Amino acid sequence: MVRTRLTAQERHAQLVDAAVTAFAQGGYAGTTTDQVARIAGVSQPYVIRLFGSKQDLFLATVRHAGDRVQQIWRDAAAEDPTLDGLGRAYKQLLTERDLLVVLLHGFAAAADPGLGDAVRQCYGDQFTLVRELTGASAEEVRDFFAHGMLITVLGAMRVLGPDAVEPQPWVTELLSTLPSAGGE
Amino acid sequence: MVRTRLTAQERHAQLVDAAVTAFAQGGYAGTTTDQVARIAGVSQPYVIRLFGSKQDLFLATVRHAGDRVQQIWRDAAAEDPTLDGLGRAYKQLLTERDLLVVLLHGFAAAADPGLGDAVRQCYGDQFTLVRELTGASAEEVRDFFAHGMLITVLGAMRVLGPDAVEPQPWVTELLSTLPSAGGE
DNA sequence: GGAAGTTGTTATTCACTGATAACTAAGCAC
DNA sequence: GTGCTTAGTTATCAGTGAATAACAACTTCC
Repeated sequence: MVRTRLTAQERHAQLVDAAVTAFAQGGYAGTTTDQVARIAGVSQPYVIRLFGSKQDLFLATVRHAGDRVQQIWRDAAAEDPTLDGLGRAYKQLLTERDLLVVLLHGFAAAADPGLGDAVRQCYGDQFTLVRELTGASAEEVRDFFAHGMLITVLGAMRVLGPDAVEPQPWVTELLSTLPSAGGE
Repeated sequence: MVRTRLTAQERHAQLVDAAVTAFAQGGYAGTTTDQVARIAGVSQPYVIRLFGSKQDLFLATVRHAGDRVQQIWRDAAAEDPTLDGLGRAYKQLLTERDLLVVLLHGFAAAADPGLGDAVRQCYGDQFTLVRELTGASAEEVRDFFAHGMLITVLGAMRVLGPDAVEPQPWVTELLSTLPSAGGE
């Protein structure tokens, strides 16, 4: 018979994945720990036991998403350490749109005292990493992050990425300027 | 004696202002109708009676913020109908940071079926208006909105605008490339 | 000055949600 | 196989929050 139990570590990782999906949809306050538990096929109290609190679960989720983006950039930089190279890698991340959107929800929730510091540090780490990897100027990196934020928000609005809604005229016009941004 | 009651219209407007403040802090799901009511000095059930539901209140709030941004741009375009002109006006909007942040919370909440369409239309209207006012190319307008989104998110993260937190090194470096973005 | 419409309130409900406690069962050591 | 540790459950609670209902008080109009 197949193993029915996971180690706490495996379950931890699985729950963070489930949390990415859930929080990307509803944001921090708009998502229940029970929704996360159901996705992972586990009871709600167990989620709390493993992470301590909903806030800790969310923080772990945001950190996971941030780490993953950094990893993507490091990999991309190994082949092409330019902003263009990292930018292409970032756009491909739209296929895992939830990862980006969960970060956005973290930024949006930064007014919460318990989340703000962690979220700001996450973004700061990204900024610093991109500067290190590419050696680009502050202006160039600013433009890079500005476009990244636009892509992320468009993803959150269901205008880009998987399960995007029927595009309005302004969307097609805007997307025509974003080569390779199409999700499908 | 001073007038103690307001007309429904006046109260409506006052509540939308209160809702901008409240929703900018906690987002859609993270803000209670009671918080909005308290800011306006009114009872919670009355808020529901005037707006029908929390969702309708939020939609009215997002629309108000969107209208105000459009108005700012129209005014700016009357003097300088270029992207630079509108951009300066937008950055000055950081003094009313809540207005921008509430829009961001709307975008982030677009996955909610009851909010998505309205929110996407709000952003589409902004896009269309800027194209009309400036006659700029799609690429230029894309860059304009990308930077606007970065400013907005930095405001939401309490890195820009009023009551910004003590800046980290990466923040000062990033802000040095955003002239006149300082809130004070 | 009283009837009518409008602006508001208090009381209450009902569903939901994060968290705790107490218990159960699987796996592993020996 | 027995006992300990670890992975998980069900039951439950206390607080919250949107929404409804019923009522109160100000304004206005004649």
